[in-house]
Amino acid sequence: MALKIFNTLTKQKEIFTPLKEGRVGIYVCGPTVYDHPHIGHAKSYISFDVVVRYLRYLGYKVRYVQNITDVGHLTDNADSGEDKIEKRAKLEEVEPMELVEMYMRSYYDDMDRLNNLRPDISPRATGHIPEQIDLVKALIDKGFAYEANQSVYFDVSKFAEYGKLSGRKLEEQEMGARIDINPEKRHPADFALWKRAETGHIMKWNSPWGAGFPGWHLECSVMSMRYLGDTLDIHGGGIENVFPHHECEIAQSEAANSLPFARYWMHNNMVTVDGQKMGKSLGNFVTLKDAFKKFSPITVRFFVLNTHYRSPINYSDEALEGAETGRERLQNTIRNVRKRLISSEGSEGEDVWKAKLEKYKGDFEETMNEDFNTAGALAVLFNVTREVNHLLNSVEKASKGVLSEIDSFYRVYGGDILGIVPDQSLQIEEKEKDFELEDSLIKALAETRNELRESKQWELSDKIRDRLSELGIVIEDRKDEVVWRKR
RNA sequence: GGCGGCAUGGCCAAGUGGACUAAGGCAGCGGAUUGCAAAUCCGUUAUCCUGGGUUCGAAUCCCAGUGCCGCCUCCA
Repeated sequence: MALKIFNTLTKQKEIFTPLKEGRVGIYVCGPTVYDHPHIGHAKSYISFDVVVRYLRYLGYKVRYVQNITDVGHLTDNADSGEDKIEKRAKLEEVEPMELVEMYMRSYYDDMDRLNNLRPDISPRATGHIPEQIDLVKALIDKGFAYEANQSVYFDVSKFAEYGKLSGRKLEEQEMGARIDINPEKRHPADFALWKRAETGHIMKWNSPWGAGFPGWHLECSVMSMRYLGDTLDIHGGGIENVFPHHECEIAQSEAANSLPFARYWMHNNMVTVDGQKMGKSLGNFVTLKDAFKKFSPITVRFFVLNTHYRSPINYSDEALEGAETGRERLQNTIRNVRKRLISSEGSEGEDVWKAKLEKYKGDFEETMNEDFNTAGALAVLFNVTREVNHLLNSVEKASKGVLSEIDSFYRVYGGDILGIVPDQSLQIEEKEKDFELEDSLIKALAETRNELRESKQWELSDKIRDRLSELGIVIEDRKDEVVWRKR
C-alpha cells in the first residue's frame, strides 16, 4: 500500500516517491497579504496542512515552504496595473510594509485557529530581491528573456514546453481576449520577469535595468529553489493558478537550470458561495473572521476536510451547521473517553481493542493513500466512534488499557493527522480556574435537582434543566452519573 | 472561441469496471433507553443526470445530449 498523488502534470494518480529517500520538499503558494484571509484560503491551506501532516505520519522528514507575497502582485493582471499592496496601503494610509505586517499577522492568526501547522519556512518576496534579479540575469544570458524599455520579459516562444502543465497551446489562445496586448512584448503571452517602476511607485529596487520590481511569478521559482533545491518534490496551490502562474514558474525555472522544476503538482479546487466562485475581486468572499463568529474554526476545518481537496465545496450556513453537529458528536465521544480514562483501571480487553483499532488504522491509511481522501478518513473516525459509544454504554466498565488505546487512536488520527481533535481539550478546560468554579456550581445544581427527581418533583427538576439549557448548559442524566457540557 | 472539471438518497459527500445488495455526515421516521428529555445504540430512506453502446459484468469505460462550474485578467 503506497501513497498515491494526483499529479496535474500527468493528469493521473501516481505512486509518490520523493527525490531523496525519506525526505520531502513541498512548496505551496502562499497568500498575497493585502486583506484578511477568507474561506478559500482555509480550503487551500487546510488541505496542504493535512498533506504535510500525513507525509510526516508516514515517516518522511518534510520541509514545508509557503511564501508570503508582499510585492509584485498587480491588480489587473500579472504584467500591468497597480501593485495590490501599494494600492491598499494608500487606501489605508499606511506604509506598504506596515500593511503587509498587519495582514500577515491576520493570516497567521486565522491559520493558527484553524489548527494549521506553521510552515517551516515562510519566505517573503521582498526578502529575496537579489536572488530574483540573478534569475532574470541568467534567463537573459541564456536567451530566454529580453529587456524592453527597462522591463524584462520571458520569451515564451523560446521555451518549447510552455503549456505542458495547463494543456494550453499558445496558438490556440485568443490573445488579448480579455486584456490589452502590451506593445512592449514580442509575443502577447510573454510574461514580465522584472517591471520598471513608474513615477510615484514606492516599492522598487535598483537593478541592472533600472529601478523596478519583480514580476509575480518570479518569487515562487526563486524562493522554492533556494530552500528546496532545483527540483521540488511537491508544488501545491489553488487550481486557478495552474495558468498562468504555475505554467510561468515552470518555464522560467526549467529554462534557467534545465532540470525538472517540480515532480508532483497538486492543485486544490475552489470554494463557491451560493454556487458562484468566490473571489476577492467579486466581493462575495467570506472572511474567516466572519465565519468564526458563527462557527468554531475546527468546524470550518471539519467542513473542508469532509470534501476531497480536488472537489469544489459550496459554503453555506446550512452546510456548516451540519458539519458542526457532526464534529460535536465526535468531540463528545472523545471527551467522554478522556473523562472515563481518569477514573478507570486495569487492562482487560486491551488486546481485542488493539486488534480492532489496527483494522481501522488500515482503513484510514488505505483511504488517505488514495490521494489524501480526507472524507474517507473522517468516515473511518465515525465508524470507530460508533463502536466506542457502544463500549461506553455497555454495562461492564471499560478498562484503562482499552480507553488509553482508544484515546491515542483519536490523538494520532483525529489529532496529529486531521487536526480536528484538540490535543488536550479536556485537560486544558479543567485546568482553568473559571472552569472549576463553573463545574462546582453546576454540580451543586445537579445534586439539588437529583434530590428533587428522587422525590419525583418533575416540574421543579425540569425547570432547573431548562434554565441551564437556556444558558447553554446541557444536562445529561446517564445511568449512574450526571454529566454536563456546553452547547 | 479555446482548454478543463463536475452531475450519486431530502441536503452534504466517498466510491471511478466484479466483495456496490453504493461509505460516512446532516435532516426525517420507527424502535430501545429515560419520569419526560438529552446523549447513545438499533432499524429505515438511492440503482448512481438522460439516451445509446462496449463487456459475462458499469455509478465506474465509450458516444451523443442536457445542466452546472472553473481557467484563458488578479485570486487559495
